[in-house]
Amino acid sequence: MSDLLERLRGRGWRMTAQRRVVAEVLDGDHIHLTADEVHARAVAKLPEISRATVYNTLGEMVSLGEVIEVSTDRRAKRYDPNAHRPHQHLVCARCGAIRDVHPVGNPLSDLPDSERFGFTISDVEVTYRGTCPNCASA
Amino acid sequence: MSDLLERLRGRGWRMTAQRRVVAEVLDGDHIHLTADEVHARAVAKLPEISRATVYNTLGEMVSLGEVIEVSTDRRAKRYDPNAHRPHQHLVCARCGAIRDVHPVGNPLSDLPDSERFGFTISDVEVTYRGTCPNCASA
DNA sequence: TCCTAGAATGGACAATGTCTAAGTCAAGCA
DNA sequence: TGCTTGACTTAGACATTGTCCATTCTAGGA
Repeated sequence: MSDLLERLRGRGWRMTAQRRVVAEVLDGDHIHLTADEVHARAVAKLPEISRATVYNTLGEMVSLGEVIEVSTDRRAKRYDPNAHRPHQHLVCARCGAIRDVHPVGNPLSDLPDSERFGFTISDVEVTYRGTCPNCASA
Repeated sequence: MSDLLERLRGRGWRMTAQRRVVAEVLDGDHIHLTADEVHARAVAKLPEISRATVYNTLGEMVSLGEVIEVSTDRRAKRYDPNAHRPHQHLVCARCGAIRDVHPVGNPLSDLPDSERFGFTISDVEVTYRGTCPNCASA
């Protein structure tokens, strides 16, 4: 059974066929689908699901903190169900492949007070870019 | 005289009124305009400049490495003329204000080999998010 | 079983960015 | 200085991604 689905159910989320399908599509590791990809896969399981519902559902899962929005490329947002282990992303500049990675240390400590301009910092996002082994050997 | 303009001229870039205006608009510190904002400001100086030209020109400046594309929010790309001093960005989650910041150390060294999945990493982008002093006191 | 608040639908709309065909011009050269 | 030419610019159509809204439907409780 889907972890994500379990977690959502546990929050008293009203369960519908559409929401179940979206949650199922998003479950797993190293999953980083765009809204459109989610929609395409959802349609395969439930042909009459609408685009608006997919957007709404993704938006709600993000609000609930069960899914993270990622913008690794400059096009569509991607949705990452791995919201409960802090991680960063490693992106292949050629093929767009994305991996979850776990850097050591706390990137926040690298920013001296003098460089904070009085901001209260709540979050740090790190994106590593490079070439994946596949593309490098091609 | 504009630094950016000087650098572009030095590369034998064919100079036109439109390109000059785009370069002028982009010059300065902590500048992070969207393509649309660049266009709006360019139109103020040269009313007949077209959107396509602004996009083309920005794209070329990015290719030449004289301007950096930044995606701090999930909407439009922003253009940062400060391409020659490595820096990261600090973004206010409420008002969207952006500051250039200079963390100490090299974020690359925080990613162990075991977390690199065979990638050759060429670049690291860090975005700090928080609340700016203005928004915090409001 | 019936009600009702909340969810889903689909289609219009908005924002951002890309492409193309035709016209225009900067810069080198005679 | 005045051609020539290839690069640049233009306007607008088009593409992609995302949002909104009025209507219809339905899950889950009474």
